[in-house]
Amino acid sequence: MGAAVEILDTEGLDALTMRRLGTRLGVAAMSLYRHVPGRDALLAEVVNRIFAESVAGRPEQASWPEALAAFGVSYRQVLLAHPNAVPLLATHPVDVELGLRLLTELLSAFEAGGVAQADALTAVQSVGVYVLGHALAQVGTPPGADPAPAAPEEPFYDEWFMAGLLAMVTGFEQRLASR
Amino acid sequence: MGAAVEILDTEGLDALTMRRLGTRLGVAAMSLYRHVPGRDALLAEVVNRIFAESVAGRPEQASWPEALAAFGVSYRQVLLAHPNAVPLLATHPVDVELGLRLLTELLSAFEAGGVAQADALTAVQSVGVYVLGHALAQVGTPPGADPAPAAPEEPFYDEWFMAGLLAMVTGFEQRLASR
DNA sequence: ACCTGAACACCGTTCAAGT
DNA sequence: ACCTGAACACCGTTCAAGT
Repeated sequence: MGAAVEILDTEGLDALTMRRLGTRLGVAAMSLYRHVPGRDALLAEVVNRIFAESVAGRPEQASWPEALAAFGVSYRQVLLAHPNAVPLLATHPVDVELGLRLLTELLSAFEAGGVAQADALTAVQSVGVYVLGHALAQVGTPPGADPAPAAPEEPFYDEWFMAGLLAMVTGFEQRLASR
Repeated sequence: MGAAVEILDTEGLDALTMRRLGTRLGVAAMSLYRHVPGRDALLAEVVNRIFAESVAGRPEQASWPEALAAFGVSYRQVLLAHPNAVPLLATHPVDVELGLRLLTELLSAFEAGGVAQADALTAVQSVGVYVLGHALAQVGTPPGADPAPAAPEEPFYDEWFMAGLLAMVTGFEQRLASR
């Protein structure tokens, strides 16, 4: 399954095809159907695998607003490390069970701060969809345009990202503090 | 071009194909290439057309935080009215010129409130990507699942959406008020 | 049991040919 | 000038056949 992520990162989403993955693994394309029900299931696995990177080994000693912002930042880092995967994350939702399991630590920071679990989930999910939406805006080029990434815009996106993230975290902090 | 939106809304994104659009218009698929350079250009036009609905005829007499929240709400309404278009909006960025033109009125509300244009753009774009990300989460089902929309979850998404939106607007309000 | 070639029903797009 | 049929190079997936 790592081979799928490799093709995605190096050759793009369109190249991640059953036939191509098959030849990469030295096997006929149809043999893949023994291990996975179809292409969409394969893409779903890729999505889950990449999302899992977002929460791998983060230090978790902070107030919930700090932890929430840190989650946003590290989630974004993973997305920008796999630009070709961003449209995939947008299209194939992360498995709910897996997501909750991975975010346990983060949610416990809210609990320690006396925030109700429903409110905590709302805040975390809001940051999650903001991060994904922002990554789409940064990475997304009309499919077919030449792949010159043009890094000069990077600081613009970085500043924009932090402004929106901090606005959202500040807003939740204020609203959840008033009980 | 309205025919493309029609197919998208009623039959889904996968059905919006050159050949199918051609037969819908009573013409050979290849004749479409006289009017549009290719499929991606067609999808880009669909995206712009749908995004334009988001700002059609909104009343614009309010403080910028109110106007910003109103934009988020109406943008979301349009996305939910075209669920099959949401993945498209995520993948094909709205034309920048068009977007700025459509948002002129909203941006002027910030100007009237004494907010610098760069800060205004950041706030508007942040809300925009949040709305899109949220719509993706609500509409997105693993492609291939049965299309039973299951409306019972709707209030959950509505509440989540408003909580995140208001947090963000509140956050910007607070940060931009301190000059 | 596991793998696979050929086949089916599609795609977007090109291009030479028709009116 | 405008349209189009056939063709090219692909897809995901099925299925009967091979070992």
